[in-house]
Amino acid sequence: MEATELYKCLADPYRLRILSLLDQGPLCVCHLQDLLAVPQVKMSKQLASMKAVGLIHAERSGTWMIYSLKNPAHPLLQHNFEYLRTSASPEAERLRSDSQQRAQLLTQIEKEQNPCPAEIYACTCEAK
Amino acid sequence: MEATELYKCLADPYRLRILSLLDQGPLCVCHLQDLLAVPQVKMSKQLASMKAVGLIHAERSGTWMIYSLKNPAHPLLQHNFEYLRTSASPEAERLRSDSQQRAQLLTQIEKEQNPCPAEIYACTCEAK
DNA sequence: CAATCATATACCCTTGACAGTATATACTAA
DNA sequence: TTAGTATATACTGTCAAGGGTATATGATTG
Repeated sequence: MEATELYKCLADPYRLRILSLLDQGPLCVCHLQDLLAVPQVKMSKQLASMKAVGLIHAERSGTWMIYSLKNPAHPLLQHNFEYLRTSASPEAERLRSDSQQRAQLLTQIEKEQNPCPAEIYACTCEAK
Repeated sequence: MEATELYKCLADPYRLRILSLLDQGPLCVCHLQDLLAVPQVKMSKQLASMKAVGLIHAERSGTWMIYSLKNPAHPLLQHNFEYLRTSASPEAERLRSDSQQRAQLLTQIEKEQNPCPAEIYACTCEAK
């Protein structure tokens, strides 16, 4: 993929946050929805657009879709996250805060043996 | 400036090329026009948009406007150029080719003591 | 002053990105 | 099969980005 396409993805705050989250590990759509607090249709479309340019990858698991960065991740993307993680900008702060929320989510999921914890997030998922 | 704004600038091939050229030194509008082969109005508008977000800086010199990267350059921008300079992508190739053309232009200017060499480029500039 | 040059801006138009609503699809469970 | 759940897509409307043409501005020269 071309650098220009990658920059277009990074140029939207939501896509930047999504990519940053996926850079730390796969997530299903409903978790991304909750972490970023966006409606389902918006999340689905953002993900579709990034999948279309080959930046991310989707895998079905039952009724859930698990999204992850395409492997290997684009080096230019890695380069940018390396910088953003150490940056003091408000945007970088938010990426770090997203990252913390993601960690909390993962421990909750593990604790509850529940792939989609309705109790913690507003999402209406139910245990499989 | 926010990272998002920077990425928006990078997300257009022409702006990317402009920034890459300016990263190597200041240039006047007519030289940029010729190096990228774009009409004057387009170049002027692209430059205005990047000036509006504080990425670049303009300085008048007679009838010419000399554009340069704002000093100090945004570290995120530097990071990206560092990567792009070593990348093998078609876009990176073009940045390198732009860079060579710029070098040729500069030696010509020096040789001819002419700040805007009409002979080499299609531009209608005249010697001051 | 008038003429010319380099550059910027105003205006109009087209295109594409994005949001929201509704509906479709793919899967699971009863 | 029917119902329900997670996700995707179709459709529509709005808005901003970008291109082109014409014109304005600011500086220089004669």
